[in-house]
Amino acid sequence: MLPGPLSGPVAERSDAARNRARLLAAAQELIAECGVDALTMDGLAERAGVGKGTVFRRFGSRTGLMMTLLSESEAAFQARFMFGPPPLGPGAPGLARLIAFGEARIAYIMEHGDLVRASESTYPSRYEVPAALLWQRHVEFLLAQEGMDADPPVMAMALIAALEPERLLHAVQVQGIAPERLTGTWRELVTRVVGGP
Amino acid sequence: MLPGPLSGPVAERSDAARNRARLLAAAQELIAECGVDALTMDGLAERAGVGKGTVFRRFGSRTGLMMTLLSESEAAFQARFMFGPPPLGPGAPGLARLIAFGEARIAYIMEHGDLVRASESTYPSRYEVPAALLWQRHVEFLLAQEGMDADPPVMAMALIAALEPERLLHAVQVQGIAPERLTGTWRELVTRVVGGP
DNA sequence: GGACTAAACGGACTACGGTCCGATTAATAT
DNA sequence: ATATTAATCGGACCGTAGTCCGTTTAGTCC
Repeated sequence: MLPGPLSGPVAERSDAARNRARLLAAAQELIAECGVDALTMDGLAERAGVGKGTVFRRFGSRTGLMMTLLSESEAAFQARFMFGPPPLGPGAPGLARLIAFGEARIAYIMEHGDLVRASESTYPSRYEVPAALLWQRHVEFLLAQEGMDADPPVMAMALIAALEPERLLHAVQVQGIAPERLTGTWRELVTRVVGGP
Repeated sequence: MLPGPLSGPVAERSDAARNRARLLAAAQELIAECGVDALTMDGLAERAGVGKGTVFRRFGSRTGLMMTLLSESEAAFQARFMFGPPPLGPGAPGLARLIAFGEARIAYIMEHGDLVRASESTYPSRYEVPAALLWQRHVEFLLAQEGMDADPPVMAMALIAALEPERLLHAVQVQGIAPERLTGTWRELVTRVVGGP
């Protein structure tokens, strides 16, 4: 017994752990050198000195790799709006939390840039990843708390659409729009939606 | 002179016109038989009896092919909100036109389904295709007309995000949300945004 | 009709994400 | 130490979008 830290249903084999570490390190190096978009799965396997099959067993897909690279930041973000201090976390009014949620999300997207974009899965699973479902429920809950009368699920979907990484990054990186304008518009948007007639 | 209808800078060679017609017919057949997602460029070339290079010279990319298949419908949609009768076309108040625009767009997406999804180009050109720029300017104009005080460009972007085909089709096809709920939420959204504080 | 030219043709080729399966090896039991 | 087993490994393989370039051909001019 006790083959190591008794985490999860079964322990990870030592070679698997070694290769996972190698792959993550190689991925971060490649991204630092050439950017996220230039990272290919073949190139990663070669750089890490493992076979291509190993890369895909570990991460499932290119998207899965990117999600893994972001998983700690993503978990921290989730923790902040679920359990952290107000106004992002519980304790503040719904509107304030909605505003803070959008601001935090925009900051997160700007901070991680192309990596967030590359971590978006392709249709149709894009809207079914746990993180997306969590945001949906969170915004829906805050809308209901603010007395949103009509169709909170669909309204939450519409609001979250305004926070799509691809669109926001295009606005900032290509159109040259300052991130403050994005947060300002988000504040305006949710304020009018919850405070409207 | 007069090698045919003097349209455009230079006439199209007869074999080119013949192959384009063959390709479009074959594409529609394949889509009718197996669905949009099952259409491959190799399969299309074979079905049409032309080389693969010809397919790509004609349409540039798979996305370009899909856009071509939609071009007539798309042009009709644009004509309706730019020159057609109110409330979609000019003559109605800005808010009424905004509501009508979203309703028409949602109906268009539902009508053409997966074809719209497949006609979306990949980042970053997705937000730079002429149609997308036109919608952006249109919504921006209507917002300004309604006296939107703060940052119409970014607010227009946020509203248009709520009309993304991929998201709406997922809501309807996968989540089973009725299209009427989408149009109702759009109406609610834009009404509150332009009528807000 | 024949020569000329620019455009169109077509299929071999590349790049990349993702799959498969026989070979390998780490952990465990004896 | 050895046998056993189940997970892991690795690279050949596949499908598809997109590119390249030598060959063909439609249209034009004499």
